[in-house]
Amino acid sequence: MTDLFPDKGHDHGRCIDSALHQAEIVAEANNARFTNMRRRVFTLIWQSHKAITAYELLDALQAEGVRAQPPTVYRALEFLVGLRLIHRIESLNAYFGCDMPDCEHLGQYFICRNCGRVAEAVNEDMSRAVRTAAGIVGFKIEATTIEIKGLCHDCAAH
Amino acid sequence: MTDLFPDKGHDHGRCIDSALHQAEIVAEANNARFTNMRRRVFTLIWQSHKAITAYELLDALQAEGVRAQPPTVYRALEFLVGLRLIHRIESLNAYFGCDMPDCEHLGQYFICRNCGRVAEAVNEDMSRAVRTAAGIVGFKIEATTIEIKGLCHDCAAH
DNA sequence: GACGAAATGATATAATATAACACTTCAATA
DNA sequence: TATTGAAGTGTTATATTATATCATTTCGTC
Ligand SMILES: [Zn+2]
Ligand SMILES: [Zn+2]
Ligand SMILES: [Zn+2]
Ligand SMILES: [Zn+2]
Repeated sequence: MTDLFPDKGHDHGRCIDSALHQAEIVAEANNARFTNMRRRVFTLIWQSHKAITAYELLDALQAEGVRAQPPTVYRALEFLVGLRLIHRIESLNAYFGCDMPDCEHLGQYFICRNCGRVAEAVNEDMSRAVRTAAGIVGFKIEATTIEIKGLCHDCAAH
Repeated sequence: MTDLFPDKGHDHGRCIDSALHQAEIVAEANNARFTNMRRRVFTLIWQSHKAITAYELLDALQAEGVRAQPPTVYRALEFLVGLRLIHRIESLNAYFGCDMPDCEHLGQYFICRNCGRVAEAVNEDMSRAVRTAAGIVGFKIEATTIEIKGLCHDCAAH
């Protein structure tokens, strides 16, 4: 069993640093401006491995003393989702940081209802099954949402 | 190629009748009351194979002369979702009628962005891939959302 | 430094969803 | 059949999520 979710005692500072570093690269590659506001929102999202809502981000910004309004947050989110630096969990109306923004991947998200963490899987069997099922019924796929809710290994153990 | 989506010229009255009939049976089996309001909402949802939002339902009810408020609609929706007579599309905040409420199935929805129709697939490969992926990472699944957006066969042809 | 495009600020409002309490309906049963 | 208690619905208010619009600022290019 390999746990998708990061170890309890892991050095999360490294997660954040790495995510910021990768984000810079992706933005650069896309000729997109990784502005201050966008970086702030991105960093807030990466404060944990949980999904966070737009208004939680707004509160966090305001707590930092930034005078932000909803559109500011939603714009940053739109930008970050566009570059696939973050993903949106439709069933939670919330966002979390992608830890492999460079690799093209079909999003498959495991969401723990207990600890709130979200982990992303890249599973070729699942991707293939979706493509095959679509092929059989002549459906032209444009986007796929796969959200799996339950208990992560840690939380299931307790 | 077998099209998941109903034929353009199909007799939709039969879809509605059949859905109502099955709903009666499911409600009965669950000792649940398929009240007038619930039947009305259910019937409205089944007016088409598209997904419909809570407020569209509310408007439709009001157009029928029913003095309904949001809670009324949301309660009916909660009831119907609970019995799996309808499903919610998270990425659309909308609902559509299940055409096999009797069989236990993992929801896998194909959503056409052009015609708006939703069709449900029951694909064992997909289900198995999800279960396997979860098993590998020690995740205990409680609910799964699979929403595939794109163009249905008919719409892709034009 | 002037210019135009992109980003952000600011205000208002739309769209989606639920809380709380009053009233009604309905089936069980005393 | 009258009582009663749970389930369902009505009603009002409000919470949560998201976007439209226009003004202002920032920033790279010329
Ligand atoms: Zn971490
Ligand atoms: Zn957990
Ligand atoms: Zn039909
Ligand atoms: Zn279509």
